[in-house]
Amino acid sequence: MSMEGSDDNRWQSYNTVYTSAKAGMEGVDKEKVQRIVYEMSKGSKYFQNEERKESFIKYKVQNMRLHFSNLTHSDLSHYQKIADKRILELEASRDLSRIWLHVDMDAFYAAVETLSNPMLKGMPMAVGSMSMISTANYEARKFGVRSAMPGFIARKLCPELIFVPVDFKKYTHYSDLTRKVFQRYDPNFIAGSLDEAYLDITEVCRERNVKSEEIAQEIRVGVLEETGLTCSAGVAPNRLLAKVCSDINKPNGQYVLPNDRLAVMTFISSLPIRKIGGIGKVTERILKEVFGISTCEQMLDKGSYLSALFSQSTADFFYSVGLGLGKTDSPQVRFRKSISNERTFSASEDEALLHKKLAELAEMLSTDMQKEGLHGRTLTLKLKTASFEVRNRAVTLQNYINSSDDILKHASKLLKAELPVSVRLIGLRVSQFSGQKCGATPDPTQKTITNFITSGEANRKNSSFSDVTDHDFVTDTETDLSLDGRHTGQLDSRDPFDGDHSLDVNYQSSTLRKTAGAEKVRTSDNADASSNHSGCTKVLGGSTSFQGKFEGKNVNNGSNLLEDDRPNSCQEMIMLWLDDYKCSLCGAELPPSFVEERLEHSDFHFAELLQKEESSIHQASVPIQRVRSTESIDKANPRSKSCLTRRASIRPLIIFLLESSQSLRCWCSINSTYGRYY
DNA sequence: GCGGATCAC
DNA sequence: TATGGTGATCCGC
Repeated sequence: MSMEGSDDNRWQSYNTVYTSAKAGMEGVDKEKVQRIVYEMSKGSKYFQNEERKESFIKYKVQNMRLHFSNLTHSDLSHYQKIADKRILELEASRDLSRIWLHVDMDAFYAAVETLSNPMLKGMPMAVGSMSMISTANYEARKFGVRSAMPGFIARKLCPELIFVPVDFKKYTHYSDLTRKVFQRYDPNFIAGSLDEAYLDITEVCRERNVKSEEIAQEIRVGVLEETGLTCSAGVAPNRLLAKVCSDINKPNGQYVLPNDRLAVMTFISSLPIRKIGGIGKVTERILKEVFGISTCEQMLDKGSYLSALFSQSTADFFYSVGLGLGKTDSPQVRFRKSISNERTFSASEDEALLHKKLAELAEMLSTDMQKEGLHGRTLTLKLKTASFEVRNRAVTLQNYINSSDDILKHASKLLKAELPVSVRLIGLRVSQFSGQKCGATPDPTQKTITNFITSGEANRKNSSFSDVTDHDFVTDTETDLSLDGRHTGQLDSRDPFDGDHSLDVNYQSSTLRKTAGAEKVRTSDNADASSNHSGCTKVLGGSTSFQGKFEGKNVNNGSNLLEDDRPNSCQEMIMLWLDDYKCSLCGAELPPSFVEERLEHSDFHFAELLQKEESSIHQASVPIQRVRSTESIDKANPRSKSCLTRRASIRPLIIFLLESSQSLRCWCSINSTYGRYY
């Protein structure tokens, strides 16, 4: 398995989102698209950042694989029981009493533009700019052009491509027209973005005694008559499935999934997980590469592994996907939780210029807030550096603010602390609004059976309400407050099928930390690497010897490890980064710049070794035990001044591993804790 | 409360 | 030449 391809096939590993399946792109030569995207991108700052992110995802996958393969039979039977129980409970919550319809306009922006300029009909066209495309029509999609793709690449794919600038006023107008139609069928319909909506058509079907299929047809005809635009519809027992269904016969088509359990299970069984809202590029990769999961059905097959490696809420989400469950309630109220604006410009480190940009943003934000009468007390500054790294810096104030002066005053402080820095984007966000009491009691009538059944500890959250109705949130931006999935606010977050279930693995500590401190660490690491011409970089000096494991003998006597201050065991660990890139022990790939991640990786092997030693010494099984906190363990073992000077908190981990079980989950939770301590 | 990451459109 | 903007959520600090 070669780690790096030659220049000829490097493009294969440049994973962009542009090649994932989308309606109208079935006949596209994906390979050609990917090659061109790679050629146009390679060497750029953006590309380098993508590579950095890619390496990190690779690392995460490798790390999870390690955890995966370390699960013992006893672990697995334990987690299998948990999984079985949860799946049964979720199955019991299945609600087949509602009929949901999801409407999705076909290539909305592009269709509207064609409506106002019929000359465009039949020609490949994209709405957007050379920097970014919002929507492409179906003629353009044949060339591989699609939304979120920069225009200059799209033009390479399709030299004839016509560009039309975005015009949100126009789209909002047409969106309003469609919503008048939706209103007739469900006055409480849920408006997603400008071009999407969910309708509960249960009552209409019942009152008029017609099939959902006919209602869907009627709505689509109504939209066409009202706007001249086509749309697609999906009908299913819940919103999650309805959304999937609206994509099936796109464009200008519809698909009905009956309210029947067997039909749902059959439908879901072969469905690729990427079709599910909330499972994006990264989650798809992890599930595929770590667990071999690519269809929804496999979520249930691998239940024990999912329980072992993910948080309960995330595992629940995965199970619900496997069961074809989704939300069926109609939330009546929503409220905004934050308001923001951000602008991209040519990268600069000119302090005066940056301050000017900041002042403009503060002015705009203040205007927006005053329009809605909002006052907030948390201000977040967002920076994207010239190398595309994103930083957020926040401050929470005593008072609620919304004047541009107040915003600018505090934003300036946040910015000053980051200087000097070359940035290409500045953003400002205000949250924690006044008049929105956190912890308000939710409306009990909103509590669905699912909520009731699953409102266990892990799902309990504060809910807050405002008296803003759905439609008050329609703005003239591209994305309204979406009600789809994660965007439903806290009301829905009590539902386990909701929320952002992306990658909240238990050891999420392995995150990129690009703080000033980390930069310094990296600098010194680079210095080390440059002084080492062998092509290998040794890591984790100042840790316990790791050599024994690979020579088939124990390094330490596990039983006296606790008592031993081990002043002499601080030998350099024999772990190499082959070609300064690949772990010599497990093959995990991690570039030199990932200083902290490398250290953490080394620690993992270290702990793994201890674990193995321990299990060979103490064969007896020990009950699984949760660690309360590193602090409590520290207190329990005040004397252990180990030589692990790099981070003091690895000690509790070792103690824990020696004292208790080989429970992977416990190890994960500690790993995520100590990983942050430096 | 803060910061990073992920996701959707 | 050149890779967006807005909003939300989760998790572990």
